[in-house]
Amino acid sequence: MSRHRIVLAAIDLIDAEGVTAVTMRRLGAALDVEAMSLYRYVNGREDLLEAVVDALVDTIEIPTVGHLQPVDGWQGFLQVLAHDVRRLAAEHPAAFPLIATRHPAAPWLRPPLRSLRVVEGFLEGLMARGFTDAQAVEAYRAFTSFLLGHLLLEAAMRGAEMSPVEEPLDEGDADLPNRDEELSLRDFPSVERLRDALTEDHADDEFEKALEHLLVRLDLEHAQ
Amino acid sequence: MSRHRIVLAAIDLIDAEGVTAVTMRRLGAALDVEAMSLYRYVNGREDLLEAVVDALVDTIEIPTVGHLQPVDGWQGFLQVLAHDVRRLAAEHPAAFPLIATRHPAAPWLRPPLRSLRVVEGFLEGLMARGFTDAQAVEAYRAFTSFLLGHLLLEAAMRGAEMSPVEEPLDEGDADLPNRDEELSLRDFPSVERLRDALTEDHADDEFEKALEHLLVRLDLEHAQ
DNA sequence: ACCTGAACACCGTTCAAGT
DNA sequence: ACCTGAACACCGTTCAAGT
Repeated sequence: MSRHRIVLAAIDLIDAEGVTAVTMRRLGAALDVEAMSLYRYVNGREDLLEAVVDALVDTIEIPTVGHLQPVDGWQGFLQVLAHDVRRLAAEHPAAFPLIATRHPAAPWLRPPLRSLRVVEGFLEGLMARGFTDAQAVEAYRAFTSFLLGHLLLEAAMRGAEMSPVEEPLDEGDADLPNRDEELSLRDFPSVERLRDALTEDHADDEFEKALEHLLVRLDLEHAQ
Repeated sequence: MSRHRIVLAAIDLIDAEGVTAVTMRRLGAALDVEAMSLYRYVNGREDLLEAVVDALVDTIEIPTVGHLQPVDGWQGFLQVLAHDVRRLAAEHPAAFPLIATRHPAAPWLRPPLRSLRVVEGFLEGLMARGFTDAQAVEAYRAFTSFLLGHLLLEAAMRGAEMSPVEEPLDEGDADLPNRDEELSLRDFPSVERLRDALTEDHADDEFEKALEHLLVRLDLEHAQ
């Protein structure tokens, strides 16, 4: 038994059944131990969830010269990093709200880049590629907001909550409106007319396009 | 007693002590009633939280000609709407994570604009100001991602969780690093050097700048 | 050193019973 | 029609006791 094993089991439980399934008792059972044993390694449930967030954020890799062409510059650096954070969100959609909403340990850590290692790598990566201090800090702010908005929305749409795993699936496809929803839709003609367009999943395009645009925006401030 | 009264009391409780303080028993006590009485008006705790989210989103006002100069156009429409959603986040920082992370009832509702009324108003507002169907839908996607990223980050930084209201405030200012944090900061020289810049609160500027830039981006797609 | 049984306070929820 | 007492299953957490 170890703190690390407990955290890994908690992540598995979150991935499989959502955050609400992580109780000390169920987690103990998953590790073939009583709930009280966990308190040797973890300062209660809140501390455990904090450790889960830290472990997940620790899987973010800061792009190195190995991942990049020299010609890519800071744009390539941010592109690769953005996609790695998106990978994290895609691998753990049910855990991402935790990463997004637990309030950071220090005011200079902004979700989802909420570890000193990652922030340090971010700032150094940009400054090594020509950013001033102020530009790097501004880029950090803009980059975290961008990631949070897009990735949390993707996770939420994916039904990340997953709390009611045992939702009593009534007849019919859940994405098809039942009679009640159809009735209310009728009062909102634009939504009704654009329903299909609104329902289409453009997560990939959206992410790429918004990232592209963020880079343009940062370039304007970088050049001046 | 009424469903509405219960929802209002729940919002007060969230604002004062965070979402975790909203238990059926405590909410009942706040209304001078036993917890079981609430089940007459609410289908359990999850349904209650859903109603809280709906009530808060319902306070979003779709800008009308009364709020706007005719010269403002769609940019003014989105500016006013963005600030009204930001007002909501500022008034209920502890509730905003709920708005942000609870998964929407329909796939065409994206947080934080997660009501048919608001989406209808959004789409009609843009189309009345010259957007095509496709442009309005794309704007909806980009606008919601923008709002979510910026407002959730603001709420999180404000210590929105607030779960441990009874945190055992040890000596010293919580924003000043204690000895442990100082020690670990030493291993991250760029963060240490830029600590003050990273800690500064630029939420207003950030929001305005990112909004401005979003409008520029939408203008490019609108014009073409 | 590590795990557990028993206990406590609190929780969501149901339902028969009160008024 | 509306509220409640009692009950059940489950929860986080503590601590003395086991091995």
